[in-house]
Amino acid sequence: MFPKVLTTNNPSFVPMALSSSSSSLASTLPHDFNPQKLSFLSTLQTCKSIQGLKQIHASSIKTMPSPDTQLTISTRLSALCAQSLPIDPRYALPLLAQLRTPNLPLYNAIIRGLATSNNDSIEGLVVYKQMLSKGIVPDNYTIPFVLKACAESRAVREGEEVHGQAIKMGLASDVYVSNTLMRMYAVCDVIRSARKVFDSSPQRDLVSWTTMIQGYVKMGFAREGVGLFFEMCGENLQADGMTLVIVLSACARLGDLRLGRKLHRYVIRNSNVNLDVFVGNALVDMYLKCGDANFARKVFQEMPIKNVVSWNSMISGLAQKGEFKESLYMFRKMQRLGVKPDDVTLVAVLNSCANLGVLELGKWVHAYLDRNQIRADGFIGNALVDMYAKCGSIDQACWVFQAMNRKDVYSYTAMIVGLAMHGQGGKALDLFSEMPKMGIEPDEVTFVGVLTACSHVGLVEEGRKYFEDMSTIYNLRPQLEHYGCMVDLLGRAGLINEAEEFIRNMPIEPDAFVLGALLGACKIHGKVELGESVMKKIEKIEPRKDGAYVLMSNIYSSANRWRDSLKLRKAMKERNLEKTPGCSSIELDGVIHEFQKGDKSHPKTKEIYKLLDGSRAI
DNA sequence: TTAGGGTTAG
Repeated sequence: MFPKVLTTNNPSFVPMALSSSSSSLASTLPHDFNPQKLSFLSTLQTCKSIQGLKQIHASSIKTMPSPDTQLTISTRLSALCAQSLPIDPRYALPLLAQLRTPNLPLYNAIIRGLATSNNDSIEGLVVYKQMLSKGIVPDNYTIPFVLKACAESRAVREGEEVHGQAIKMGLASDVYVSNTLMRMYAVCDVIRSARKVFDSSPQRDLVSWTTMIQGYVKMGFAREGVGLFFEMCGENLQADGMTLVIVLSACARLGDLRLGRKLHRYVIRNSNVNLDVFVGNALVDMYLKCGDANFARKVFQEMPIKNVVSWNSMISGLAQKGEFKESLYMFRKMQRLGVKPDDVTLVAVLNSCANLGVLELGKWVHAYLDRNQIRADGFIGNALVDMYAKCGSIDQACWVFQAMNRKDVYSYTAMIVGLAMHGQGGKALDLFSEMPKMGIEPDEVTFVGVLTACSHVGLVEEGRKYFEDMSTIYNLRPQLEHYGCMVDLLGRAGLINEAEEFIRNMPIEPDAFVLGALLGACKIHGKVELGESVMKKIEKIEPRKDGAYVLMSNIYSSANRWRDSLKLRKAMKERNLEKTPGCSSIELDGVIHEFQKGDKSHPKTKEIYKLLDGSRAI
């Protein structure tokens, strides 16, 4: 049942001190230390540091090899180890092998040390198993440590076994045990079991409620988490900052501003909640996700202490709201104040750069990564690929993508969509065919890229097949975007009737984008009457869709129906439907300047022209 | 010697 990763006689666990020469350690021994004297044991008793004891231990192995003396030393050492938590299991484990009598505190200390280590948590279970095999009975300290090890290593089956043992030993009613049980189940995504433990706990404290609430929120049941919070309030239990951070994050997920304001009032009124940097960050994040960027700014400005997460919440929150310029402005401010950005900051900044087309700042982030020896991998690598692709540097995007060690579905998708947008459909499809070999499953967005690639290259049959494969092979339900891509694919290829038929057979109502794709096909192939009927449908669904009016007016003018074209433009004006102007932005001296098509009003226009060498129109 | 916290891409 328990994985055999570690054994106490594993040579890798021989303590450093034991393999070192005793002469090099002699200088740090107590000055009156003489292992040959009878006072040796009393020296040992008065030695308070593990380091000193380790040295005595190492020295005594050579000078006093008597088993009894060794045992005395080991016992004393183990007691000290158990007192200084967490301990290095690599040193403490061999001691266990030397002890004649079982030592529960030392086992507890070792299991805790392993459970809290990043890579060795599963070994905590192995040591626990060894402990049981030696007939040592765990106590109310052991079980939480073992359960923590289970949670960290996602070992739910082992956790269930420990649960059973805790019940048998009468430890399951201990509030620490039940709380760690809940956490173990919640971390392992077994929310029902967590709830069962919660419901059956004879004693529930704030940690019990908070753990259960967090379990719900992490599993995506934010509403249930919030519900439990109010249930807790109903039992007259006062929440603290930790609880509020979790409930605020649930509220952010729900995007419920009313609830968010209610929670903010709770924070202000409740003396139990300390408005520290954690609660402040959670409030900023909540306000942004609930759509009140101004209040988020206010909370942010009033925070007496901010950390990098506070800045990240603002920068990424604004970017998620589509306020990319504001997001970059925040980043500039953060830099001016000398706050060091982290991965999260840079991902958000790259995202804003990608959406604004600000290549220069994007390049700066890339150079920053190089300067700080941060590998462009994972989240950062994906954001960099996306930024380069969206800013028109598809070759740079490919270069970053190729250099990445850890590629996932997001990396492939960013690259496929980028290539498709740049008219390199063939390369995009080649990359898609590479995904199964790399063991990476495509998702819905990958297929948007794949279908766009087919559409741009005119691969009708391939496009049809990929569309079919979505549901038959990959178990993905096509969304409106995919239907839009298919209509575009068929329409561009001149298969207008089939495109119409395709729309008629859609299992979901077509939106303005799907119909817009058909309208685009009418423009390419000069289908005026069909265009008119499609336009009528679009007007019904989205009466203010300016792009469709412009397209229809162009269909008229292409067919030399100038009067109709002008009539439509006039109707647009009457309805106050101005065509959304083309827009570009440029960074100059660290400031993002946005220009609309034909706009020469910006005071920096002349400078920009000079910068662009007059070769590109703004 | 024991349990619960925020920000991350198409």
